[in-house]
Amino acid sequence: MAGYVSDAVIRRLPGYYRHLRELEAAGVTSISSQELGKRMQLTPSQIRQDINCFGGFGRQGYGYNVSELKGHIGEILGLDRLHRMIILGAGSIGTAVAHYPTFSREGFKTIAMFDVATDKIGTRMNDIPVLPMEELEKFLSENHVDIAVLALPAAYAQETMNRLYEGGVRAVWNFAPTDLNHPEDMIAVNVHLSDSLQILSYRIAHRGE
Amino acid sequence: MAGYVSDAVIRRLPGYYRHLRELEAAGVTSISSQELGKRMQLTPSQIRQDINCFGGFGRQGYGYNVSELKGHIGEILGLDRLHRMIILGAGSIGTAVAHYPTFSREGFKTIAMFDVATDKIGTRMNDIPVLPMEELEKFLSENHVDIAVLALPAAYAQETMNRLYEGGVRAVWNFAPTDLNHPEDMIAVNVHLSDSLQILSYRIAHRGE
DNA sequence: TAGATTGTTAATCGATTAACAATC
DNA sequence: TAGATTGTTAATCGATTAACAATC
Repeated sequence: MAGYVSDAVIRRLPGYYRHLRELEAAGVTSISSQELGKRMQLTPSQIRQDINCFGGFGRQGYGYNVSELKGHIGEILGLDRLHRMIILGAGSIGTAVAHYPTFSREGFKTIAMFDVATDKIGTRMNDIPVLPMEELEKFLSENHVDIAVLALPAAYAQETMNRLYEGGVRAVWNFAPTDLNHPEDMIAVNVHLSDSLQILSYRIAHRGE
Repeated sequence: MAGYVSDAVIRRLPGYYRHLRELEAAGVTSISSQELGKRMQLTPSQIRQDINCFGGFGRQGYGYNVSELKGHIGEILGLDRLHRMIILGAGSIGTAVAHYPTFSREGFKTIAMFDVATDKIGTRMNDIPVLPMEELEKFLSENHVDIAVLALPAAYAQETMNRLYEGGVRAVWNFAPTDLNHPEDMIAVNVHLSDSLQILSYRIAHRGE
């Protein structure tokens, strides 16, 4: 059904999912590309094109069933399966990820955190055990991990990524403010907070140009 | 010098800045679009096009002076000025932003946090005072604020954004997992953490397609 | 049935890449 | 000077928008 799907489309999928969830919660049962477009600031055309990358989920003359479309997009995003996560670094970013409320609802379960700070090791954060960083390899050999969250200083990020790869982890969510070099078969998605703030700064500096 | 600059270019600027900073720290003084392209996974052509949106910062036969180009891009991003920030919400996300190490280096200074939790009000986080949310209007009338960071539950985000707008704030960095409706002259940049994680999930689900 | 709205093809627009003269 | 590399114009590629027949 789905042939090549462009990056541009993939980046919009979570937005669709979010708006459909809000609509569902608001009791809306069906929506047209017209209405959804107004809500999401996209053209109706683009919405129909995007959705039809994955199949004809709509009905002529009616629009899209909100719950049904949300279900389809959730599956496309892989939210119907459980993702076992570990967090590398129990600093403020790692802690924020550990406490983030909606991840578990979407199938992301954090099973351990790792840190080098002796005062954190042995404690629990949001019921997640904090283990010593040196036990990473042992842990990976005994537990299947789908996603590793890199929440440590940039200086340690690359080295830790390498250890994760060696241990069999093939997906990384990176909060360290640096671009990682990774093998072809390792998936990495970056959250560069500084980049995002700098874009805001750019828009302030160039306001109304 | 700079006419219309596309969104695609703007989103790449922080990456240039980051790589140039790393190169500068590594003692590299000059770099060609060829080398920088290899490092950043962009074509040399694209790099030259991007940079020339803002002016001819290079020299034929030589390349670009690393420090000089970093300086130019820093100015373009508005990092040469001070941005006074406040953080709305002293939960784990707000705390992470308050502790983020590199913001101050880039001219972002958090002057206050706001929360409704009585056990947090009156304390300090990374030397930043936590004030009661109800004092927001008073604070805004007495202090100039360039950027407000929304780090509170989605349910309160829109209402708080409206209060900020009323108080004269014109730029918002939004961590709440919802899209805000904002007036034309309000700048909003979103950090949708769930969206980012869902994109990772998509790539895992569709690995090797 | 008539009206509404999709799915899909065609047209347009914009971003990326290629090419090359200018010049350090 | 010869070699390297930029700045910039032209060509290509891909994404968005428009249009409309199909159909609920």
